Amino acid sequence: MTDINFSRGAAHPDSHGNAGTSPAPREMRWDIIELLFFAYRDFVGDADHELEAFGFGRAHHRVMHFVYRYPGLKVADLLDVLRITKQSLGRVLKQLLDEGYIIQKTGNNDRRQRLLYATPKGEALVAKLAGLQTDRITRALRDINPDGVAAIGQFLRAMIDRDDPDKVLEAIFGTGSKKPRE
Amino acid sequence: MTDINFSRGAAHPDSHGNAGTSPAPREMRWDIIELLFFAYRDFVGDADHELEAFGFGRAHHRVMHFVYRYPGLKVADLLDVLRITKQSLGRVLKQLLDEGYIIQKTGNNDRRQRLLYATPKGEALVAKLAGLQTDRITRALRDINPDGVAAIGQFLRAMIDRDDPDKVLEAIFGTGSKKPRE
DNA sequence: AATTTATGTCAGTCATGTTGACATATCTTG
DNA sequence: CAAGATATGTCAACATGACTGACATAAATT
Repeated sequence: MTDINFSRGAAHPDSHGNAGTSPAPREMRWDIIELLFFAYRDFVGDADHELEAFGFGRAHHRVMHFVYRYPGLKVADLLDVLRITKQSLGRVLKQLLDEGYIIQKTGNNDRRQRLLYATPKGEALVAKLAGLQTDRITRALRDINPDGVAAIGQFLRAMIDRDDPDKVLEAIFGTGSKKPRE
Repeated sequence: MTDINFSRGAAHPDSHGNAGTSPAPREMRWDIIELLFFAYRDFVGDADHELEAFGFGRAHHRVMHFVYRYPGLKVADLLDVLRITKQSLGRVLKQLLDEGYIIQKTGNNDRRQRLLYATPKGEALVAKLAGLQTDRITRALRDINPDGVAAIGQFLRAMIDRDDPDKVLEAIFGTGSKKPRE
């Protein structure tokens, strides 16, 4: 067994040798910063593992997820949500179309648009991955009372940038530009 | 302005056409799943933006962060925490050493070990990035009472895998196998 | 002395992001 | 209607940060 070079209390002391010109000691939320790192790592890890079996990566998951959740999403909307370039999106989207996880329909009003929909095959994949993540979330919320759960939702919402919200965010909050009213 | 193809209520209805043989409709935590996605995206986005100025990426940030926070971390520990290969770590670590953000010291007991420490330059970088993230967290927690904040911590902790915890996780929780004591 | 461990490094590959340029179909506007 | 703007797709080149596999060195352990 390797020796333990830092024990329970060995994290870097916050107030250092702050002698003289330093720009004032800040109170950092190291706890939340690190918890978010580990929590998110394990949260997406659930899906990552399963995706390997399909020969897909995280990028495919994100596309499938939002297409399933917001049927009729346009390519442009997806680009806003994922914040990647159309070339990046194009690659994974093409695979998902070719392999029958997503279908495109031409827009009714605007025939240039390609509206995206999950096929049953795609829905099954999203459901499987969301099931794993839901299991983890349900487990994590098990011993937390309704007020606590509400606080968690409020916190996560407040962590999100509200300037220039994309269509999905507008759906999650209640149609942009208004101030968040919790 | 492009037309809105899904409005506030247009998210995929959970109970589909569940006629017959489907494997039972699950209650999915779409809310938390999506909030985690957006919250984490914007949370790391703060640092990403700043890192560009240094010519560094997220990988550098993660290394710097944990080296600063847990001084004397061994290379092997870092590999456990980040869950990447030593080849991947080697690349970014080499840059951080070459550019004077991190220094190595030979282990006292075991002279094969390279114990890692942040230099003042490294500490400044970590502090800058943690400051941005702390700002966001503080803002998000502003209107949440102490019980709510406790619930958020409990939730994030419970989201993390506790089997095979690395040394940093042992420090965050209270040395493996025991239950977390808030 | 032999083996294991901790670390470093070379070489090649893959996934996913980026820019820039350009093509096509379709809608909008003067 | 002709001209321009918009939505999408695609080609090519490149960067980052993962990966595997192989191998080298120094130091500890057996």
